[in-house]
Amino acid sequence: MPRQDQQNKQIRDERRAQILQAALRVFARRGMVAAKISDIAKEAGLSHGLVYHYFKSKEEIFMTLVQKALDSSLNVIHYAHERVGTHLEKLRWMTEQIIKSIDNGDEILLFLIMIQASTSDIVSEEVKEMLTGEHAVSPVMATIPLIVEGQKVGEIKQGDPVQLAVTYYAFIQGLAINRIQWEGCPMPEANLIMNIFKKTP
Amino acid sequence: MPRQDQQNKQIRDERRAQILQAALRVFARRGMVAAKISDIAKEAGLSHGLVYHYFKSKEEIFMTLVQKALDSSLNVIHYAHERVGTHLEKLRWMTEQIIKSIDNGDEILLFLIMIQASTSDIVSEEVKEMLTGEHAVSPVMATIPLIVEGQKVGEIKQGDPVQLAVTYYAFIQGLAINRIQWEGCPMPEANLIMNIFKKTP
DNA sequence: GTCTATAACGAGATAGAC
DNA sequence: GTCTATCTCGTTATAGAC
Repeated sequence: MPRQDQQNKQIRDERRAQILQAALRVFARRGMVAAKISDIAKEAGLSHGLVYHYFKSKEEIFMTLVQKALDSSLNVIHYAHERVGTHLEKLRWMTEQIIKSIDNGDEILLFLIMIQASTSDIVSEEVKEMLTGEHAVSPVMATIPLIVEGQKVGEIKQGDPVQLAVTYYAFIQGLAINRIQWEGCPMPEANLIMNIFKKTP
Repeated sequence: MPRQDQQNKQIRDERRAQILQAALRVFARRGMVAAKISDIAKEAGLSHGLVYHYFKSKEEIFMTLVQKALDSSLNVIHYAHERVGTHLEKLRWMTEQIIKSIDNGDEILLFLIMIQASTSDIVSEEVKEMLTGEHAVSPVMATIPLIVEGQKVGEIKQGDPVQLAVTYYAFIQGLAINRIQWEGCPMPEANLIMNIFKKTP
């Protein structure tokens, strides 16, 4: 690969990342429809037209971000599975990671993107497919094995594991929403959330 | 008041309610910006132009709904205060009511409106004022006295009451989101949520 | 009170210059 | 690779007929 091409590739990768970063901020706070390409361009510090050089459409940018958000949430579950310790400890570690990501920086915006994508009617069929399609894997589904295993060995209280997982993610998403509504609101300890899984005497 | 005028007033009240009901459905699922006046008109079964006969703008419709959502959430807290029983029982009753309203009908859509209004940048200053203005009362704030009283008499675990309230509403909002994402998802018992307030031995 | 027709405007997407 | 100018279309909001 000629030297010039490598430099070009680097520029292209940079610009793409730059646009995605800007789009994340704009989409998360304004929503897919209200977000204007010119908003994204301005946030990224480049021209309106250039955005279309790197992405086919606004929809494509949004889809890319939804994919990123989904990957990110599945990743932390994956790492939790691989940790050493009890199932409850794995879940606690995962919860701590999630709270951290809600608590600082732009990572929380990925939650908002996910919530928008999964509660809104306006998303394209492709996005819906990613979230609820035939071979789509949702965070809830990916977490269930961990819960079931924990129940088998008696670390986690009995009951429908699906309901436990749903409740857990309801909590997580609610925290992200709350954090946006009230920046600097006090975040609960991971332990408080873990009470969901513990036996009540 | 002449007979004719009374009939007219009734028609006007009906139409207004009809439009608001339709707007609630459309706004909740598409968002304030993506929702088209023609969508609302179609859902309400009347013409595009008539909507503007009853409301000055799309913004005004949205604002009216935000106010309704806010009133509704404060009302249930108010009733909880007035009930007989321990503070924990009041909170449990309130939680049951909220879960019921999330679980069926269009009431859940009011939660979505509130969440949209409070997480989005696109809402007008007037709406922001309603939610976070000088003499605005948020559900979190309205619930804190109940928690503080419960802590005084030892029914509720110690700790920052603001944090407890935030956590509680995070949970509630998360449940509403979850319910939209997955219609028919299993809803947790009110008791599960009450664990937030209970002392952990 | 209700409708249809239309004015006015803004935003997504493209073309083509540099 | 980057920008500005422009095309095009859909939507809000209004005007005026019934």
